[in-house]
Amino acid sequence: MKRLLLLDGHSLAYRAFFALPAENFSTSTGQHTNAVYGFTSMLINVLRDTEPTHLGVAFDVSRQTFRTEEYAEYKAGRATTPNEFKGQVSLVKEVLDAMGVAHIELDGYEADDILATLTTQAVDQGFDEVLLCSGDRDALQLVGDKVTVLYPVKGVSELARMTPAAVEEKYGVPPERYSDLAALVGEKSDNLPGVPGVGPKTAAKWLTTYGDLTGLVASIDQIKGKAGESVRAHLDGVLRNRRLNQLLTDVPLELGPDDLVRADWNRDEVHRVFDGLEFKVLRDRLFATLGTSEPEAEGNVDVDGEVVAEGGAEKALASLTGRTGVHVLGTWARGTGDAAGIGLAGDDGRALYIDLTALTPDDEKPLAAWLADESKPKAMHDAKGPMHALDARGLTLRGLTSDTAIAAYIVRPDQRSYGFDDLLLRYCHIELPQAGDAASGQGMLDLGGTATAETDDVMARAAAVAKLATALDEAVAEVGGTELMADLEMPVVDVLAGMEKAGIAVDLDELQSLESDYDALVVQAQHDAWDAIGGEQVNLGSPKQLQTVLFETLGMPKTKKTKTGYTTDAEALADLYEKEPHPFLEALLRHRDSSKLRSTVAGLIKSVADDGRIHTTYQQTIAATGRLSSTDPNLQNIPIRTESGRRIRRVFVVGEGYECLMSADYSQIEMRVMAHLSGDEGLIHAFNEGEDLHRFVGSRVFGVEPDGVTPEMRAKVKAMSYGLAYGLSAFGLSKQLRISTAEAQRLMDGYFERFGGVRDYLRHVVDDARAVGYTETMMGRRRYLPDLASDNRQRRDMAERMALNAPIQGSAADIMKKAMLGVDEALRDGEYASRVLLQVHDELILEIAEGEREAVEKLVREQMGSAADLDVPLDVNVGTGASWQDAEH
DNA sequence: CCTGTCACGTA
DNA sequence: CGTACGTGACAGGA
Repeated sequence: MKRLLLLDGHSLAYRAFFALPAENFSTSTGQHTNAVYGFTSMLINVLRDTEPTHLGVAFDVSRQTFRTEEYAEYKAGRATTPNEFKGQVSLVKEVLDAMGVAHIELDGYEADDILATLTTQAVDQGFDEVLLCSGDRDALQLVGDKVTVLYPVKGVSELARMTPAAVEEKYGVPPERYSDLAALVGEKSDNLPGVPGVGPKTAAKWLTTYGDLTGLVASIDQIKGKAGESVRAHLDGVLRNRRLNQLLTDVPLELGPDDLVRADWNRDEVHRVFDGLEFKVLRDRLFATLGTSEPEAEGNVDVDGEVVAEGGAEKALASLTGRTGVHVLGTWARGTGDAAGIGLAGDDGRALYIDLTALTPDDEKPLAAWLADESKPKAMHDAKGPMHALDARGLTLRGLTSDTAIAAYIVRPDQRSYGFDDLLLRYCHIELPQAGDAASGQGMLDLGGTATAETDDVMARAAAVAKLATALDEAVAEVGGTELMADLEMPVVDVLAGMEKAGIAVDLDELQSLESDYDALVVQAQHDAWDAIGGEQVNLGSPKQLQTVLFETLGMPKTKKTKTGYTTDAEALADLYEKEPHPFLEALLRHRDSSKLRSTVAGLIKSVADDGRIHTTYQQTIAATGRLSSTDPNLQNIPIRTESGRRIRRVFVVGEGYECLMSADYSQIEMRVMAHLSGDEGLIHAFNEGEDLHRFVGSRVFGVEPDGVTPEMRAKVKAMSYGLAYGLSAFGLSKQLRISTAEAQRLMDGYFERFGGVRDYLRHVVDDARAVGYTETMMGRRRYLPDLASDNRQRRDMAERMALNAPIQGSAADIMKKAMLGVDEALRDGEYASRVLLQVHDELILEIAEGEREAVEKLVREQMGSAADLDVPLDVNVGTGASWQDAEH
């Protein structure tokens, strides 16, 4: 039995480089190893799964090949190889040398040509099987009875087995026609454009009809329709693509397939190389795969699982040691859920599974007590949802010292997604056993056999979350986030869970009547718009159709360009209306307004729960600055600016059994943060005197008495003050205020002259961020901004604006979170029935119980006002009323 | 059905 | 050529 495994080293390492974040894979000396790690991990897996007798890895040498000679644009436009990747290829080769794996490269040829040549030779020489592992789809043309391509589908852990049947199923053509298909469709990454308007489906249909590309060319005049015209116009390109995507099978190699027989590997060399790369777990996995009799002690991830029998909970819980990893089996959404089981794992690898659907009182009592015991430290991943599920079973969870999603967010707040399996691989270099396969090998969590069962999976996850939490504790400490985590983010989880569970009451009848009101306005506006253009029934919601009407039918002047044409946004339409007050524009703007409000209302109606309340979900790990976000529905963007929009706020009402809603919002919190951080004496003075900020700033900038500041002056200054916190330029200010750039520049100069502290602060904050690589909020929340060093000006400018804004927006977010904790705690301490329902960045909405209004107002003012110690006061406005709208005054 | 784009609501 | 979000509609590819 001869089985040859061939890998495209460059493409696989490159994939690994992007699949694994560089910052989590580097040695103590700073050498990045993510590409080496990912490639080696992939190699070990594929060796384990395929057990080849012969093995080789091909590399590209340079970009100069016969393909670039024929077509200079071949692979042009590719981003330059990142510096962090360069150098890792030679490390990959060191790994291969240590493992005794041959690697092959030849100037002027791509790795895939080498693979193609070896594959052809191996088949000719009677090999039983050839396996090609490549991230380049061109390799699919080689697939045959004895040749299978292993194509990485996502990340570094999953390979698709592309047999002839699989190729045909995916692309609709057999492997020998794949290159014809690719020539028609094009290959973006190689800069080979295909036929416009022709996708894989059309191409496959043609190739089936005409046999192959040659047949297609012979009958090319018979192809009907637009696609036919298109392919005739682009035939030269197609034929060129076909010449270029043909892999060479006659590369003059020094080694043949038989020379690739697996050689002995050098244990000492593996130790030396892997030591240098600081690969511990991977080394264990390698030794396990290569069949060593020497399993190394480190990286032991055995889990000893036990499904707790009836009546055994108390004793089992008592046996848990250290911080317990918790994983809940169940479902959750919109402030509620359902939990079926719970996995608990101590730090000694002992894990328990407790079925929650059939708990006897004898088990439930100790479990509930243990879960609620603050002194039993616990770790979970994304705990808020599971907490709802437990809550639905009457179980309260306390003592959470780590939520691994939040920990990862503190370490890198820009990621937006913190999947458990990814974090586990990144921070612990551990993989969970997948359903269906028993765990095996080092670096895999191993429950000793029945890894397919759901209970085992839950226990494995509980054990994994405990390990992950420990690894992340360290990572959090490295970014100085330990306190932020313990004192702010973790306690906030509880508060948010409470808010989500409570929800906010709405007047459903009123919502429905609003919907029909807005619907009538939409219909009327649509009618007026259609009338205004002679009855043509254009879809007013389609930017594309609007462009036709505005710029062709009506011949209006072109607006600002977008990627796909010209903008039809409200600002541009208003501009057009000034130049040309066409009734269509007026009706269109009305239609926009009304349909937006209608869909907002429709969304709210859909999300009213059975209890007559809307339960939003707060996301704590999304906004890179530290803010919360709200989804399903988003209650942080309910209209307020227009009267018709404010009607929507009237449907958010006080619930039964409560007296009123209370709104408490910070006044100008970001400006106050800026005053504090900059230490600017003028701004600090203004806030301390309790003056109208914009009037005060206006009087200084324009050199008049505060009473002499006109509304126009005040509006300009207000726009500028807020703009500064976002990195506004004179150009941007001029556009917003509809003044000349020169006048905008004079305004800004005047501002900075009077408020030099602000200017100095804004300058320093960017410089400092560039020097250390991150910005920091008042409570130590970091945001890393590598693009500050980018040589791309657009990216660098963007990063600079983020650096300007992140400490201001982020500090305000910190303060609000602190205030929420204070308010929540004070409400509990005072045993009030009133509760916090919503947070809208600088505003809290509370539901006030009968007779508690005055006391709660006092407590809210105290807690919000003292959430941070600034050089300026934190002013809080409080209002109450029967609806959100009424409370805001 | 999924994905990208546009548009627009909030702080 | 002003930050941070989420949602809905359309359009184009399947």
